[in-house]
Amino acid sequence: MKRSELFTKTSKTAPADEVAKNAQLLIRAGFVHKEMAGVYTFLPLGLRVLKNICNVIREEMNRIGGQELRLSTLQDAEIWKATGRWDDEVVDVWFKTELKNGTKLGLGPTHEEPLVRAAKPFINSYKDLPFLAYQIQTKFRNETRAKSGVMRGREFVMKDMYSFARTPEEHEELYERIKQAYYRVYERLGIGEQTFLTFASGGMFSKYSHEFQTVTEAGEDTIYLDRGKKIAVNEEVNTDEVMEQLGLDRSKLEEVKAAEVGNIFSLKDKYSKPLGLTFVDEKGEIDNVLMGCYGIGPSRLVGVITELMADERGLVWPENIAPFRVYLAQLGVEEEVVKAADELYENLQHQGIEVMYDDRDVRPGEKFADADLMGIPYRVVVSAKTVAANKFEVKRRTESDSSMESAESLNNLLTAGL
RNA sequence: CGGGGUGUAGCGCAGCUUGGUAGCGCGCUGCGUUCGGGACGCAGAGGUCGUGGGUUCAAAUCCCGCCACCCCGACCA
Repeated sequence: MKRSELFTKTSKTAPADEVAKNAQLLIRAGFVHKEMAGVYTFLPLGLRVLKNICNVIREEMNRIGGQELRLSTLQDAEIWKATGRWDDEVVDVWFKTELKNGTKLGLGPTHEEPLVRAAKPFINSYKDLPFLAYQIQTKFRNETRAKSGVMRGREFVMKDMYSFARTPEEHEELYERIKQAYYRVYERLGIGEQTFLTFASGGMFSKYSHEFQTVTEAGEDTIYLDRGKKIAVNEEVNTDEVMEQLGLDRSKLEEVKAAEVGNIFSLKDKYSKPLGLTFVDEKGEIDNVLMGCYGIGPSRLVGVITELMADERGLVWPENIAPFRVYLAQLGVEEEVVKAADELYENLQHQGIEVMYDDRDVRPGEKFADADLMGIPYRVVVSAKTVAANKFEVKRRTESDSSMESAESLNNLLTAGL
């Protein structure tokens, strides 16, 4: 895309009411716009990142057999009453509304109930199980206090997967398969090194759960980490019982701040039973389906990755999720420079490399500053100097030195890993 | 939800104490000079001073209510 056609702009200053680094940088770079507290609009650049994150997650969920669907946002109170979760005393984050005729509705904060009801007509026999279903959808939670920029909103994007199994053993197998897929997701998103499986409270779902926690000062949770074993314990379940169960030595644990980037739960028959999701087994007997639920917040990940990677010059995106792979800066408006830059832009695009082509007639410093602020992995400069040398100047976002590359070496560099 | 703070141009801020009809920087428009790390000059455009009420000859400024936003805490299925 040509920079001159992008409708958003960058800014040297961040809004005074944003304290969180992720929101400040994402707003300055034109990736998001704050609509109200805890509610952010994803602008073109931010949406590209969000979509890239979603696609990584989608690929990993599909790889393990997940079937993508889309449940409704508007929720019927009746099925939630059946599980006891319509009551504001039980689930206090509901946004509730109603139809013109007075029928009560809610905006989905999670989706166990509707999925169970939607699956019920199709699940009769043990032959219909197991299966995994997931969606990537906007969730609504009426948090009493939104904070930390896009990391804790009232409206956010969530990937929620649900597993349906016949036996505890089968459930465990699915649970483990999904856990491994989660590891691959974080690895591909570039935060694998800092992300740890964490033993945590099960909240309203179960006694315990597993979280995936990314170590960052911007995180809202405190976890106790055993780096050697690569596991951690959330402070909310930092008990002797848990220590023993996990074989951890409290004196060897490191206390760190972390952001929850995933949470997986074993639900057993907690929702299948009240909603009547049963199947007939091989012996002809009726059993409850055993469920699990598995969440990842893509919009929160945008914030977490920002917090983790950004430096003093701005955003830094891992190559897998950057809005563009290359920031092409054309320096000067001489005919041969424009021609060389236009040609490179066309060539890169033909190879499927996404390019932000800064074709504006502005000073070099502004282009460099924008390339850095936006966090694009590679900056390629075309100027009178590079044209004269018949080369291109390349610099990685994370490095300070640039190099002169021939058309061929540039091509090899940029297509590596694609 | 408890405590604290802040609302003035798209963004960052000053003005408020001591009432007299709004200003600076960035950004934006035009012209010119510049051109490898957010240039400079000249000329411009842009504001219901969050909102409603009150006091006053006169309110951005003083008083009261409300709303929004931020921070700390509680909460976080």
